[in-house]
Amino acid sequence: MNEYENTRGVTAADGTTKARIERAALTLFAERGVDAVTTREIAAQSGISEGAIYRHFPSKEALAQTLFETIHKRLSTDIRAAAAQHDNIDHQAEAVVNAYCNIADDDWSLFAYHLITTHRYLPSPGRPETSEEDSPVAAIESLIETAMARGELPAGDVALKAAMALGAVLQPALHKFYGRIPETLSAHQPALLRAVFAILKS
Amino acid sequence: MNEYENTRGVTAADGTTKARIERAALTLFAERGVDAVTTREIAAQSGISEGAIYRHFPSKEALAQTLFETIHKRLSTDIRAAAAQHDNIDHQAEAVVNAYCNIADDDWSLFAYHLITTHRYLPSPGRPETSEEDSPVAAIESLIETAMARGELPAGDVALKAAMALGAVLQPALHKFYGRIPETLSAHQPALLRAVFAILKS
DNA sequence: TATAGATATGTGAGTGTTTACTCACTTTTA
DNA sequence: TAAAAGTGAGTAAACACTCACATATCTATA
Repeated sequence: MNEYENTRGVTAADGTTKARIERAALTLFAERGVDAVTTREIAAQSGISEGAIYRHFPSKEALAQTLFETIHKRLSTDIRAAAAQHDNIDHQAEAVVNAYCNIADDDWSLFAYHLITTHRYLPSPGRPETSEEDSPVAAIESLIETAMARGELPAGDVALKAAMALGAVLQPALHKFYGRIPETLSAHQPALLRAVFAILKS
Repeated sequence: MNEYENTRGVTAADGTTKARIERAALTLFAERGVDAVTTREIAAQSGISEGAIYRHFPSKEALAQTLFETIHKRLSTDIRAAAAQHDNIDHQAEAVVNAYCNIADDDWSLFAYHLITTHRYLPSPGRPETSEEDSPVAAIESLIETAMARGELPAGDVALKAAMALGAVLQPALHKFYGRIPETLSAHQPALLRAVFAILKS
């Protein structure tokens, strides 16, 4: 569809029918939202029949949920991995911002889907799949908290500071989705990083 | 539903059937999303019959769209009005952050609905209703642009800076929606304002 | 290695349910 | 007394999901 699309699978390996279903669903969901996309369209886009979807997923909703959990966990994992390579908040913040930019650039559909559907799948208490520990926000909060403990950041409301810093990155991404910002996210990495630093230290 | 709810109408005046339909729809849409809410539920919640909805709105979709345009314009108007009372970016930023906090606290459903449905109704090219001029983002961008021209802010990408500043406010609001932040938005006004200043000057 | 069954995967017309919207009728307001 | 507002059972269309059948891919045994 656009220059950011790649052909990799999402939960499954490359080339398999399951992977093609996931990729087709992801692309369509990211463009138009889960509810506006029919199972027929997903089948058509992935070049398989409608029934085949149900050999791999119990329902359209389960497919949408699986996709969300995949990107949610990937973001969380990438953030933790990026941060783990450094021991001070400045380098950690840089690594995390880079991780977000990289995922967004590498697979825009995946990232856009996360951006657009978080409010649908995140506030679901009692579902163990998407646990607090796997959440990108929890990862960021934990970085900020320990940085405060080390005295690298002024004391303050950790949850709020995490939200503000995250917003400074995700809102530009959303504006890219709306067509207000044309370039890749990475193109703005320096400005994003400056903003995140400024928030953390404010 | 919660302590932030008020009983005012949205586009119509208080008490009328139209206003009650709008308020019921808004509350339900904000909680569960437009697609998950049925016209039967809207009717039940507003205490009128299903058919009555169609005396006031041509379709459920038009109702949802009207609600979006209402809050979108209200935000835009409030922002412009707040900023117009000041002539430097510091006071303007403070007034705008206050405007956001006030709307969120005064009518959380309205604000949450905007937060949750922007990606559905904003990227619709060719619809004259929601013009660029009525957009909150355009208002903020114009403030930043003139502040840069006055030399109050360092030169930079206006659209990006607007997005980052907006994100520092809206992401905390989203996290409030997710239940991660319990207090009102206003309770965090000082921290939000500090973050916005820091971003603008970064 | 060839053959036979077994299992997994794919097909697409068909089905049942959900739900936005209509309409003939009643009640209220101007 | 005409128009506007309200009612709720009924309708038609959309769509997620099923199922009987087809085909491809394993697994085992002689």
